[in-house]
Amino acid sequence: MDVRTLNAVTVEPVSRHERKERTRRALLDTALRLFAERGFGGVSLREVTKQAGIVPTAFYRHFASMEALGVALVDESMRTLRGMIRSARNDPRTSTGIIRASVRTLAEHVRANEAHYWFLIRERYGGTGEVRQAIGIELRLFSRELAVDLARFEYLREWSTEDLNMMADLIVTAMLGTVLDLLEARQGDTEADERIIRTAEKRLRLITLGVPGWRSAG
Amino acid sequence: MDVRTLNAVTVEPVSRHERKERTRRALLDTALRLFAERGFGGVSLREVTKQAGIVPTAFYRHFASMEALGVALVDESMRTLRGMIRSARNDPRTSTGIIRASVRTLAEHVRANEAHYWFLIRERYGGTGEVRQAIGIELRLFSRELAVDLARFEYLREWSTEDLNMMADLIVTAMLGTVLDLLEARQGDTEADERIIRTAEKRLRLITLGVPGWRSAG
DNA sequence: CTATTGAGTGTACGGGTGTGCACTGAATTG
DNA sequence: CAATTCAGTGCACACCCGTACACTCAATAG
Repeated sequence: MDVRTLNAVTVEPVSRHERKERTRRALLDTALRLFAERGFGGVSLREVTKQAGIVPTAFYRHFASMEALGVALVDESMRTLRGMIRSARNDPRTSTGIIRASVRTLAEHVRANEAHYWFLIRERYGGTGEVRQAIGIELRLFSRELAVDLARFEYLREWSTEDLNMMADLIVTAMLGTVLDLLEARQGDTEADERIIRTAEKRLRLITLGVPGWRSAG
Repeated sequence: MDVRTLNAVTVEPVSRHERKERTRRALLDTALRLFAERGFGGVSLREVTKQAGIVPTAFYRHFASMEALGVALVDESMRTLRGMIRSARNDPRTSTGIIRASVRTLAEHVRANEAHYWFLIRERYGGTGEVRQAIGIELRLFSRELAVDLARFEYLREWSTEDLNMMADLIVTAMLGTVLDLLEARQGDTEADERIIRTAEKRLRLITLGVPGWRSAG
């Protein structure tokens, strides 16, 4: 296939740089879609390149290996996740209850970025190499950020860092469980979504209810 | 390799049945070990049979497919998990605090059955086919059993089934998180183990602290 | 205008994959 | 005893895998 065919949609000529970037994106998008379906380990370099519209050996013009592509997707997916938290913080619905608004925001973000979340969850637990490790590190970082957010709440003012981290980890773990529930539910089944959201809210409520009675006593 | 060589350890002759059972076990054990290392999707039928000491095509005398073998391992691993709960229930240390004793029991079981737990966690999230589905179903069942256990506690007497299930799910999710932490920590690093156990205890304490203040209000 | 660069091509290779098929030979059956 | 069963063998097949290598030819640089 020749380059003009590949980018046939484009009318005007584009720079070499731009064209390369486009192919790179095609590789990332294709790979993410396939990873979400079959997992990182179940997708071959050949298939990614085929569906992206290039020849296998051209893959190496963009990534040193599939692992490298995977790590790039981890970064991208984590950006999505952080975007979710940012949305949750700025949600005007916050007044109707932080928990309710946060869970709602999470659910919407998951539905809007299913592939990213599938990828993160799949490889966090099921992965093997650098990809899994990268997700582990990023997720720990993410949890630490959440701990900082938590520290601004009334009841949590004087909690130790260790305890805040513990609570943040618990929340992240619970939230990831909710994400998995959402992903496994048939998309468009709003009834199932509502049930999952309600359960997620309850989980968080139960956790936060314990806060006033907490005393560290490690 | 000939049968006498394969079972060279045995002195007396064994029945055909017994020999078949032995090979089946060899397949299961080999596969479990490999799955724990590289995940279900990363292990070929050929490699399992090779390491189990039989020829690839003989595999089909025991399982219809790798999927079928995987499902058999799910059953086996779930039996291990249930054994853990049974141990926790009967733990004489219970007097020193249910949480402390349960987490301790869990940690010991994980260390004694690393491969089973790796397999369950890996495939629960990372898997693709029947295996993943089987684990999902079994884990939900397991969570429901835990809910029944919970119902016997003072404060939880009059909780609705739905709320009990929610709490059980949360506990199972938190516990699976702890299992992953333990598996990822270098085996034999008792200091890391202690830290993980302490955090796990805190998580459970935080959850249970919320119980007295709970009112459903779905 | 000419020379260089580099994204994408096409072929080829050695190696691993699942499984179909005809087989062997010891344990079991009758 | 002879006949049957069946776990395990060995070969063959068609297929997919990653990647080495020499290439083309348009965009860019000088």
